Amino acid sequence: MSSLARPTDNGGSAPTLATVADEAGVSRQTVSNALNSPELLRPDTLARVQAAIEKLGYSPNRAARNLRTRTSHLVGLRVDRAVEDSANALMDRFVHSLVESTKEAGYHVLLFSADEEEDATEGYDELLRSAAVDAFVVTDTYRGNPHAAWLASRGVPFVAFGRPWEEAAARHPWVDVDGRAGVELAVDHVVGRGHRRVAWVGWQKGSLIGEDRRAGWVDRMHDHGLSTSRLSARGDDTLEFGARAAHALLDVAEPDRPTAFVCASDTLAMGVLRTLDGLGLRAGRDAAVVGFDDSIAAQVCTPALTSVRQPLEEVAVEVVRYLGELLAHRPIPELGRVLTPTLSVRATS
Amino acid sequence: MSSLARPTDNGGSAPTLATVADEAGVSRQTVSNALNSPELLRPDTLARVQAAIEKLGYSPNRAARNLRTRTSHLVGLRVDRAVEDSANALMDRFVHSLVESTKEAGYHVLLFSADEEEDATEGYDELLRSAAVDAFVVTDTYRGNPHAAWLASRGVPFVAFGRPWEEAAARHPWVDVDGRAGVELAVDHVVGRGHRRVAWVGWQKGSLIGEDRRAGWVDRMHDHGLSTSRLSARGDDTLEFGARAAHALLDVAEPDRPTAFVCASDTLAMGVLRTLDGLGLRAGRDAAVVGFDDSIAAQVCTPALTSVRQPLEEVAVEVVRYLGELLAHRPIPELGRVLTPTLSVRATS
DNA sequence: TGAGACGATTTGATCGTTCCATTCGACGTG
DNA sequence: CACGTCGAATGGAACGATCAAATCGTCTCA
Repeated sequence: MSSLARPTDNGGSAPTLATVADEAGVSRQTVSNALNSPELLRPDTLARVQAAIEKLGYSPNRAARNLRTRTSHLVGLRVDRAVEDSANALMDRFVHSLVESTKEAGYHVLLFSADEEEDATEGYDELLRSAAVDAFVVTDTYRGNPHAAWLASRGVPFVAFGRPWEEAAARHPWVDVDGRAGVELAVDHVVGRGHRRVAWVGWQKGSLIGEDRRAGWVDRMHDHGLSTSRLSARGDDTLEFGARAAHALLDVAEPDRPTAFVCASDTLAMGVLRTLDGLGLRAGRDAAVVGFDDSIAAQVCTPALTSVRQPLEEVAVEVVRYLGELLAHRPIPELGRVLTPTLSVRATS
Repeated sequence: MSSLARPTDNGGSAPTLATVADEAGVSRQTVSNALNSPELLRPDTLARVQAAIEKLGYSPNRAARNLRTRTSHLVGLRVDRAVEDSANALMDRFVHSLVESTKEAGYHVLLFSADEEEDATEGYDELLRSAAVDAFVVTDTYRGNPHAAWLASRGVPFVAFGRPWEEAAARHPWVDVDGRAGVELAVDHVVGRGHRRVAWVGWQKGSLIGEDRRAGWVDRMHDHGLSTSRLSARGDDTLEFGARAAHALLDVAEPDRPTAFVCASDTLAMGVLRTLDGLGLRAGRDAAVVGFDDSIAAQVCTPALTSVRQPLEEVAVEVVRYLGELLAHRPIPELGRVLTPTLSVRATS
């Protein structure tokens, strides 16, 4: 008996294919097949190999597998500088769902960040060239999405949360929520409660997503035969602007003064609530307010804010579904999918 | 001239060490050294290699490097089932900071999740055995942290956000925020504003972190020569309990009725605010309220909530610092680090 | 009975990098 | 001039998995 260690005996460190093969009395490849193509093995062999795997607590080494198969089973997600606003909290819900969904598909989520807001390709390029991730999920499509174009031009697999507003002919898959329909829900809701003067508090014209949401307000108001004149305010997505806008909107004579506010975001709605409070008005009684995002703040503030809720869990599922198609090089019939939001009715309306 | 492709010519796919070596007229190993130990090269050679790297847009293949060096440069972070409360929003801020900090250290964050809340080792085991991550960051040390013990027993490198309350003799590094000091800040603040009857709204006795925070209230009240009798309420970390607790606390005769509420979380504070509102009382004028976490909701609600703010950015930095020491197998002098929170004073106090 | 087909398993090569040992050339020294 | 030293660069092997092709035994059928 030789006292020399056999090549499959690696003394204490993690078991490898060879270790398992030795234990089960088969070759490396057979163990590999047991994991990746079990239908190729004879039932009894398969059972023996699985027993050995179980016994040794074996898991295939990711690095080795990645190297050989040229995949990492990782999906990159860029999280930008933390701005403490409701949009961020929204991302949190989405990230959770994304992690769950990718898990089902056998993937993991890799987070990365960018120093400079300037360079759109920051981070993406490096991860891509080093083959650290198989694909990306792009979320910040709010500001015209410069990443999408760049990624697309390089043939990088990615799925966007958000429509390619800029270019209609984009060839990448995307998932989005119908913001317009959400606002329509909100308008219908407050009109249903008897409001005739329904104001809009939204973002500047530059934002296409903001224009989309606003269009829901305009259209629905007209559908109901209501005027939108002197009822629209646009500005930054801040609490301060929301407050200022409400002030300005309320500063008109009685018959034309708005009695309801539909907002492009919860942040803006919170600003409206603050102004109402300052004027001694009670949201939900003296005026209706509806936000957008259904953030935690909307749920816990007093009075609780009615808000449009995006189906982020569904969005994540759809995103991962697209990723699966993309990475399996399957043809994708429809490049985009629009999901419908719901309305969480609370005390402010 | 042979028309056969040279082994370093891989026709269109990503450049490798060999490609770069060919371009620069040196060997593979020299290119590798140019990246990992540039001081070994002669300046002119180094420059030539770097030029070739730049020209070809080369980045070392992660999988190959990971395989050879037995590291992944990934840090695992488990995100549990998304519960929509303030604690989650807190995590969001932390995750952002963590991503930034790990980036500086040359690492990335890998997110994973667990199906079952039951099995503490869910997910950790698999990632560990497959060598997918080098270390973990454990955050949910609120509920007695079962992961820490398991990870420690297996010799897995990890850093905890949260003290090892259960076992004082834990041998893993951790970073925590001094909740007790935070509550003391809050008590000092409201007492400084003239409040004598300061109530505590916190969690059940089971929570050690809750007891710690409560101790800050008890001690400080006594330091100020104030009584704590009939001023304490304990229950779940929900808005509903906060509201019920406030009701009960306010339901006593005038001289003993509390005029200020210090809470173990923003969620509870939001409950208190709701009750005050329901009773026609104005937070900040008729009663002071202080929360804990400085969540987004605290900042945007009306009236805005005074809250204890955890220095999560610093926590992340410290966590990563510990990770660095751990992964470099350097001895760690002090196993734990406690950071001091600050108080964000707003309208409710 | 021998050729061919087929199922099950094995063997050798490979992915791209880093570790290890060696080689090469230049230089100072006895 | 031979020798050892030292800095700089090179070539072979290895990490642990999968791919591709070869092998072995069994079965079918002319």
